[in-house]
Amino acid sequence: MNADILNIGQAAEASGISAKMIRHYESEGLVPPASRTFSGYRIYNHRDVHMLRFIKHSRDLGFSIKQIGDLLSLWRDQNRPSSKVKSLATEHIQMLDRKIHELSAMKSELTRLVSCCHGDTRPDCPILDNLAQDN
Amino acid sequence: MNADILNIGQAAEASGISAKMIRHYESEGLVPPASRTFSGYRIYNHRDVHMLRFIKHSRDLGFSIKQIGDLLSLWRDQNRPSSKVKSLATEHIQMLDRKIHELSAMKSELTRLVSCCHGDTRPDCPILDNLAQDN
DNA sequence: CTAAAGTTTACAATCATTGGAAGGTCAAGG
DNA sequence: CCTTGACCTTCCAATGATTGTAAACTTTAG
Repeated sequence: MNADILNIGQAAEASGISAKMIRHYESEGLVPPASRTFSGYRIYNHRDVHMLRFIKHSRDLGFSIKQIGDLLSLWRDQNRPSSKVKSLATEHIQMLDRKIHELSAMKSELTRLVSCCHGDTRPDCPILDNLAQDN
Repeated sequence: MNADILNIGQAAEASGISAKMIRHYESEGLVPPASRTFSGYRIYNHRDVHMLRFIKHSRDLGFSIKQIGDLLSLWRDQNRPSSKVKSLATEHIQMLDRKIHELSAMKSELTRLVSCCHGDTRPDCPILDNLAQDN
């Protein structure tokens, strides 16, 4: 009926965030407490869903809950300096970069080891030898 | 004195794994229960430390505790086929690869957004606009 | 009226690691 | 002998994001 009055399941569907997580974000204070029906069901409107989608998109970019809290504040603040948003995002890029480099280092060492291993029925294995190495 | 009888702090120092984690690994069954002094202190020998270093090196390559359990079993099994080690490692490489691609996708989208943002005192911000976008 | 599906809360599990508290032990030095 | 500090012991809790479960209630459709 009224497309602007949703329960938590519909809000979850519309935002891409599970009902479970919507409740969790509320309990953590990331989103304000939803209003309730007489019987206690949470209800959401178009604006709420819009905020949830903002959160979803931010999560998809790897921002932490705390960072998303900051992003939401900036989003709401009509007088924000865009420099604050930019520096927050830049910091996050650096964190992503650190992680990418960590994982890439693991991958390349492991790839090297794997390429040395025959991978047959015999027990000799350069991978295990390397792991067991005292270096 | 006897360099082959270490308490947990010395074993931690020698292996690079914190005392806290050594106890944790023992309680999880990753490493067998350490023998104890009369007063209850855990004691470790050269072989134990060697195993701990194996674990440390495996963790540094990003293997999960469960995977390390499997690697330890293979390490101990003199009749292992090296193919088992290789496939375990290969699976892990694929997982690393997935994560790297995920993070890289985040990074490149975010980098694009950041490059669009003036980052000055004005509130206009393509980063927030994108996050708030309904797409 | 009833059954199914959705909602509520609260608590637990995941994964690896760290922190803290409360108490026991060991070595060095006065 | 006694104290001090540095170690060790166990147990419980927190981190971060998410999922699962259980018991009880509400809504919806037949």
